[in-house]
Amino acid sequence: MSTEQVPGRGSEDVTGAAAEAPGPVRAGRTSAAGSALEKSLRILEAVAAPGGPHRLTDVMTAAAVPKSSTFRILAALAEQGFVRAEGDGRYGTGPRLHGLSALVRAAEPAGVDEVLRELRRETGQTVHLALHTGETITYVRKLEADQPFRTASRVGTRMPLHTTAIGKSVLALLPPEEVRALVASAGLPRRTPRTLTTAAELEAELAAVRARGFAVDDEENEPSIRCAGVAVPGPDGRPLGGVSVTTVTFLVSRQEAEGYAPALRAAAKALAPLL
Amino acid sequence: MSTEQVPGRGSEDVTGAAAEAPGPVRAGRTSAAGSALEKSLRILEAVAAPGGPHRLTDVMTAAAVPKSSTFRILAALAEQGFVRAEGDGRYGTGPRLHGLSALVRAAEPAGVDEVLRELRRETGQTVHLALHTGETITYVRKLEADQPFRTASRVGTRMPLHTTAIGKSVLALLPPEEVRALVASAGLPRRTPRTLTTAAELEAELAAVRARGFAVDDEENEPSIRCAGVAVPGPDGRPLGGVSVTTVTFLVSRQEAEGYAPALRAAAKALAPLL
DNA sequence: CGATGTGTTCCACGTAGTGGAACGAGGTAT
DNA sequence: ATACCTCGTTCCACTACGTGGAACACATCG
Repeated sequence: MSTEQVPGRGSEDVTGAAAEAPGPVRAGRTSAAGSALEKSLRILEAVAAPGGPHRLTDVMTAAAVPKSSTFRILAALAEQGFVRAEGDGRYGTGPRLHGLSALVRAAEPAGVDEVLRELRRETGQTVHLALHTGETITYVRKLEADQPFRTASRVGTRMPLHTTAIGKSVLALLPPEEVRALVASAGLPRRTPRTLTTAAELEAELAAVRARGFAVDDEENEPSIRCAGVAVPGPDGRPLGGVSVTTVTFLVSRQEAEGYAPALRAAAKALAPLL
Repeated sequence: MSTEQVPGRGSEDVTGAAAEAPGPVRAGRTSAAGSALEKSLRILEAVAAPGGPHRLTDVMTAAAVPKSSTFRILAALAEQGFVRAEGDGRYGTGPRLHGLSALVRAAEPAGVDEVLRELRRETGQTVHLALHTGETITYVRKLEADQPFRTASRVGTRMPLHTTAIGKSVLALLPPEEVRALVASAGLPRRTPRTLTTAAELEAELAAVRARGFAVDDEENEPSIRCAGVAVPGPDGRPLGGVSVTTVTFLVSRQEAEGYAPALRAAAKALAPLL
């Protein structure tokens, strides 16, 4: 292993697109994970990832793209103005990406923050809105609780589906075969001692979620953090994402957290037509 | 010409990437305008453009990409979750794009709004921040004046370089050869009776801009709208974008508008290390 | 009911992207 | 100083991938 190439699986990176098959591409992939576009987009996301300008190697591991390809694509993206090549070998977000971001922001449905503010008012807790993005959810909005308790989450970061309240509420609305496919490709990596790591546990949990109409993450994603979440369905019934209330275990009991369910359901219902 | 293909030049679309040569690609292009990535990115921008979900044809014209290619790329982007294919043939921004946008937003330097707010406080007028994005500038931030006078501009929209105060202040900092190249490829389309439409006029104007250190758009972009703008240079001296103060002609004289120059220069100077 | 528009599918062609390997610079431990 | 990393960058032969013109199906309109 002289010249390092793309690593099999990147340590404990949340982003990890974890290729399941080690060898060359299996024949009939559901959606071959290797077109130029897909690589470029993953790289774009990796560049925009939290934590300042990133080095080539980091981008390459995060995006799971071979080094030379990463380099070439980064150069192309830089030429297009979507990433900025700093003097040293680091890359940051480019002006055209900021422009696109502004564009997207402007296109975002109004009234969303309204609903989230109301939810925070009712609960007094930190409130999250996340979207379902493939094998992960992506936090797109966060309203901090009045209490100065830091919650580590940041807007823009991605989290697994099976460890978060929003993720589980999303999974609960997905057809079982799709859940199985997701589990097969992303696995059920452990994040805390309480993370559900077997398909059986997860299935039982999802049934429970469906039964009571909301999901609870009881220190399954982050120690000392307990969340309650409800999915937001799109017009076709498929879950687009979800809202959640985040609490610290030593301040809010599980019962109290579950008490937020009505407010969460109301928020999700209000958000459905907006998303 | 039965089945319509990509149009030579798209009416009066601001986006227009206007291919100069009508025939097949000229041999030695400075930076060939046709890689898969570039097309995809243009399409992505077109989809995110203001005005709800767009139809395939609109996207294809805005991005200047052949119809079948547009369709294929849109399908790919949709599969990746970057665009959402509505039931009918329309396409909107997808969840993963919103996630990316949130990511970019989070990565955006803090303190920018601070500076812009101060500029608005000093001038009492609508304030814009735009980034230089190729043949256009893209508004990324806008602070409305206290006065309830609607200015049509929207965050995310693009404007020509030669008709706007920010655009001209950017051009003034660009090497002359680059200005000539931009003029050659984008032209100098007229937007109002006062728009500068000849290379000679523009060059003289840019010299004046350089002399006095700020640019003025005197109803050259929009009737009844007068702006003053200053470029924000990057670490290498190249202009990244600019700030401007927007006024209505019947309330603010040209002299008054020019009086905002010191505040604008201060804002630009403060923004330079942040962008 | 033809005419014009749309979104979608097909396919032969060749360009444009691919990724393994080698290179050289900078850094850090030996 | 020397050996050994790891990083960013360049090169190149192979072929997969994207290409865009044309044909198709379905609307809407006059």
